[in-house]
Amino acid sequence: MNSTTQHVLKGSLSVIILKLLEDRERMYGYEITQQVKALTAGEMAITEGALYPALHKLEAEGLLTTETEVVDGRARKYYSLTKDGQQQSVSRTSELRAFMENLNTILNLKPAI
Amino acid sequence: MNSTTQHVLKGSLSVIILKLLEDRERMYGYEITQQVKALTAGEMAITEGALYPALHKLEAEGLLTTETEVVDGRARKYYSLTKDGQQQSVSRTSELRAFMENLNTILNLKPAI
DNA sequence: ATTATATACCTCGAAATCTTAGGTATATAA
DNA sequence: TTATATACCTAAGATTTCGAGGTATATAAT
Repeated sequence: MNSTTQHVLKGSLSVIILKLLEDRERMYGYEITQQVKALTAGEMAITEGALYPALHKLEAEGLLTTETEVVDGRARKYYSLTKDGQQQSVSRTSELRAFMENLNTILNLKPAI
Repeated sequence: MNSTTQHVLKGSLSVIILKLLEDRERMYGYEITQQVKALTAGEMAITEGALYPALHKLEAEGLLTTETEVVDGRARKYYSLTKDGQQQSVSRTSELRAFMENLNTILNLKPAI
């Protein structure tokens, strides 16, 4: 275990997935883990034990669809947003943003001393 | 259930508590719930079912100490930071800030279309 | 040849956290 | 006398995440 932020805050993982797919349109699981690492300079890591169940849940909720392809002899399962998924990506992102603003209000408190 | 952000992201509740106590020095549980509502214009609500176990855990970890007083005929349990609690407040706050910056990087992605 | 690393998927048990729903009790306003 | 506000608490259940494991192929290193 290194000093990086190894955990993902509850509720934010699904938003991260939805948002990445809004940006990229089509990604597979392993790619998502690498992309998050790349975007955060290695500071954030999504574990596969969290990612795959989350992907399956989003698919079961009808927010994602999948297409499986074989590339270089290995199977890849590509995920993309459904119509519902696109809407949810927008609304959940703005909810998370609102939450973070409120959290920031608290984190920016200065002791009155 | 209204439209407010009713949930608190995992891992952030303890930081919120520590940070509030850094600001206020001495608070009791009920006061914390009211203060969070006030600071976030009612958008964030900490449920007592989450708060009290979190307070007890922080106390067990040695980050908080308590003093019980009776005010207006009702018992109040005041919490304040220990030395360890002050250090943890600083380090956990900066960790959470770093996490939020990384999260923002992802949320601010613009589709390349 | 073989071992390690990177790629790519997955599941499952344990740990942690939060929600929902209760419980107890006092003071005050309707 | 009933409701609301204050003030503490627990416990069951759901959800989420972590950690550890499993399978398999391609490639680079030894």
